[in-house]
Amino acid sequence: MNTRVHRHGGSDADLRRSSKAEQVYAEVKESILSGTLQPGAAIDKIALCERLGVSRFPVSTAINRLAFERLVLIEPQHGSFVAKIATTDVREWMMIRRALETEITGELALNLTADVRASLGRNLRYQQTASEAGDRYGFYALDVEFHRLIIGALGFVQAIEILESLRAHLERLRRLLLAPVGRMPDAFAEHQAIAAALESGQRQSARQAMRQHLEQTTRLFEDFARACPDLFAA
Amino acid sequence: MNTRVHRHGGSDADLRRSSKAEQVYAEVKESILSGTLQPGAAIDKIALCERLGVSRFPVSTAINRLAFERLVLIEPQHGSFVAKIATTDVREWMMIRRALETEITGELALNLTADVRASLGRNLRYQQTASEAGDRYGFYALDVEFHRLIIGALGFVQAIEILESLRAHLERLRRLLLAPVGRMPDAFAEHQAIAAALESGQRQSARQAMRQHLEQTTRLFEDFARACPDLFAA
DNA sequence: CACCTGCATCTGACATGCTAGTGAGTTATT
DNA sequence: AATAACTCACTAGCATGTCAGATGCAGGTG
Repeated sequence: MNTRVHRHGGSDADLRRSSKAEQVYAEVKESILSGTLQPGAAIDKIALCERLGVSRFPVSTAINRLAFERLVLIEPQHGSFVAKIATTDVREWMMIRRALETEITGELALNLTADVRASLGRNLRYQQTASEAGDRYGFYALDVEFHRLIIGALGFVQAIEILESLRAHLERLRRLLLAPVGRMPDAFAEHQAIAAALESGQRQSARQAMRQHLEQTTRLFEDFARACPDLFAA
Repeated sequence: MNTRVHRHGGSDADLRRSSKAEQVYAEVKESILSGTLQPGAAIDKIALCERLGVSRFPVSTAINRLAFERLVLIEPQHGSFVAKIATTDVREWMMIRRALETEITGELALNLTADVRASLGRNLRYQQTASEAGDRYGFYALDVEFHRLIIGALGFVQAIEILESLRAHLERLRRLLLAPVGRMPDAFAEHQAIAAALESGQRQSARQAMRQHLEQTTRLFEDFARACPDLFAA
């Protein structure tokens, strides 16, 4: 079931267009990501049915989909549970992200359009403002957008999907643990380096710039993971 | 829903363990991959139900899962169709594969165990035999195993899943178009170079070796795609 | 003659009752 | 008292019935 993307915001019409299964999916996913449903918690399908006013069918469909994304674990004939996070998972998520974003950045260096260039420039200016103002949340949003601009520039739909799925996992981790630490100046500098490498049109240096940035981020997340071992599986 | 892997072959017990939805999933997937169900073909769910002796529920579940993997396209209230292949998809599949396998190979160069080393060596010896004997299918199987050995060595479960999903798509393409061309000697040489780079323990050269190999393969697949444009979507 | 509308008939989405397997609490036995 | 077997409540999987939306064709209209 492909997500029907409606770019014109979430009106009532959208809600009616999107299937109930998708609404349940979005609802539960948000609960997991926000930490309302903690890792390991059992998911009471029947309660969900009543709360959302739907039957078990769309709920099952949604839970299946979340299981596919590894956000929930289904134990047949026993129950469905919010997936625990394994410390090794964090390493793997960042490895995959590093691999894909590095490769895409390299490709983009060879195919940089004026549009993308302008968007990146604008985004970086805002980043500078946010960084100087100490606006963590604003900067975080811009950070996410910066990466999205790069990975979306070449229209790689499946890669985007994979990366968004990874971002969901990492987002959950981030929200579970703590607000982002003040790495803004460093992150900003690294983003600038990436943009500069992209402008240079050199594949290799673009890859390297993205790689270095993501290796820093990897360390950050691994520190996160070490900071709060309760939530993790063996 | 995670695939329950039973390594001890497909006995009756396995069939009973695996859900009906999974059986349908496997059946339909094989039909798509083998080309029995051509790209764009409509999937008659009811006929499937009758042929496999199950109700519509497991069929829907299975089709949903295949839609998630982009092997089928569900048009709500209209029908389910075998996904067509877009020429841009091929580029993207290989881009993702290149990204992941390159990164993993680099990591593996830093953590090569004696076990993996031995397996790779054994596999390469068989490759030589197959290559010299001109055994295309044997060589192809060894080729697949060679890559699986590398990507499986570090236990990155999600990366494996992504790559296996990609391999399914590429496999479909390969089977739809033609038997593998005789690139065996070249492929064998490239495989040897990868193994040698892994032995050297140098991340950078391991990455480079895998990258060069996959860039060759990319060209091969793109030639495939050009060879038979009928099956492709706009 | 082109176009628009209404109907027949597909299809997927959804609701609901039923089946079977699991695990935990309880009881019986040693 | 400790352990083993048993019962029961609960869950996911499955079957079947129902509903609404989409398509295609026929016939009517401008």
